[in-house]
Amino acid sequence: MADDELNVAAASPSKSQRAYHWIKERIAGQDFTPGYRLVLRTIAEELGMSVVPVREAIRRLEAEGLVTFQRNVGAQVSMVDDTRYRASMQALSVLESAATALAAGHHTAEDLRHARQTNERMIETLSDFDPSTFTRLNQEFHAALYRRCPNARLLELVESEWARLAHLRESTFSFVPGRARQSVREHEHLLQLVEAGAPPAEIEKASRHHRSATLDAYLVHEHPDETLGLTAV
Amino acid sequence: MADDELNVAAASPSKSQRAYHWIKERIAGQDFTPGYRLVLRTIAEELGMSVVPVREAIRRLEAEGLVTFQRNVGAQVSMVDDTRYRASMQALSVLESAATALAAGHHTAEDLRHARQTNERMIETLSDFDPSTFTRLNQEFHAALYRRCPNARLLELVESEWARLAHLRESTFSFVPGRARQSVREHEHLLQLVEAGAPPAEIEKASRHHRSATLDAYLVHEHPDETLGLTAV
DNA sequence: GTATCCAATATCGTATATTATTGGGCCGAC
DNA sequence: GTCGGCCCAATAATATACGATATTGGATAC
Repeated sequence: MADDELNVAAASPSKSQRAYHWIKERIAGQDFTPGYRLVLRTIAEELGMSVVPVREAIRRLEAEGLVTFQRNVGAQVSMVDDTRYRASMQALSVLESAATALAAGHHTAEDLRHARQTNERMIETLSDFDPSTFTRLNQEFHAALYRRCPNARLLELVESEWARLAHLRESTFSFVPGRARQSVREHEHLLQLVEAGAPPAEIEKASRHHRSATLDAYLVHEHPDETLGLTAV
Repeated sequence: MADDELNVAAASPSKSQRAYHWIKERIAGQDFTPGYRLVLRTIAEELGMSVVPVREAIRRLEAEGLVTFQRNVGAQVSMVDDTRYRASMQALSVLESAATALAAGHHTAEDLRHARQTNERMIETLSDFDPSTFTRLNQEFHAALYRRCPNARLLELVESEWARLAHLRESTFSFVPGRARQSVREHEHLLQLVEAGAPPAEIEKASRHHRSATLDAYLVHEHPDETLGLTAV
């Protein structure tokens, strides 16, 4: 996504790209929920283009895992069962924790201020229970911490994994109201580590622990060795 | 890749998929080196199909990062500068180390035997200096250790990252002959940890250390905090 | 000799048309 | 009444065609 903007600047994005972003938005915005069938001609007509660019867009989304293709049948928004969801969360944990650890030392004062402010807004949101806003702020908080990671590839992977989980966002926190309160406390801890200039290893450990706790909060792990923690217990 | 086979069984893969695999093979096999320009019509003619399926294949490869598209100009095999190479290696380190750690306890005796045998064949190869074979065996050794990772998503990401680095394989070890000898020693150590049923955290640490040492061997790091090690120093 | 502009060409981007495949409904046989 | 095969509608997969855009090489002016 960042690529596109860099490559072609503002020079009229191709139809294929417009279709890509349009569909992606729709998936992220829960208009197209998992299992929704993406009919090429329908989408093409809606966007006022032919099916070819739409096919390309869907192919790209397929490669990113948001869409599943079935030969001669069509495309649909990827179904996500419990196993896949956990797998993606674990992958995100591994990737984002590493990115956050590597970002340490590259943050500006503004970054940290923004992170803190975001977390404080999350605390405010706790009373009027609004999962949607809370989730958005949560994503923003995490992004503030990993964004300065100097490894561009890791950043790409983290963003991609977030997108993969995007169409499940709503459900992430709505199940466990009590968990939200603990989550912001963990954010506070993580933020303090970063501010204090803690060693990357420690930051990574804390980040993984946070993710692990989040997932554990509403999923029973039948295989304890598959825990998100890895190095973090 | 594994998906395809599962989905459509042996039912005549689509032209688009044939093109995808064909191009990917060519890139992995160094027929198409970084910077090589992929002309749609040329490839289409060579494969006896029209340009549309080829476009789709290239789009998919673009999403995977093997190919770079430039609007109204065309596609070329991705150029990889030093920064990107290091970034990918670091991402691979993070992903594969996690996968390997999670695979612990899921290995069969056969898996470990195969890994050991592969490493022994690497030792034999040390005398007759053959980077190509050595690299292939190296990849096989690592695959044997992470393959049983129960997290399918992590596996996908690891494989994808390997593919991304595939067209640079030859260069990976050819620069530092002396490094190869140390590499097999580290393999031995890693293998012993796995066999002894060491805790995942320890395996992950060792795996990262191995990657870190490999990269350090021939790259000068201007930013020490970007080291591959993270938790492993 | 070098820089700039323009035209020719190669190649892409998209639309339209054609073919192939699938899935469901209908009908007949048992 | 149910099972199995056949036919048709919907849709994807591919081919072809045309318009749009960037790159090039050469000619001209300085």
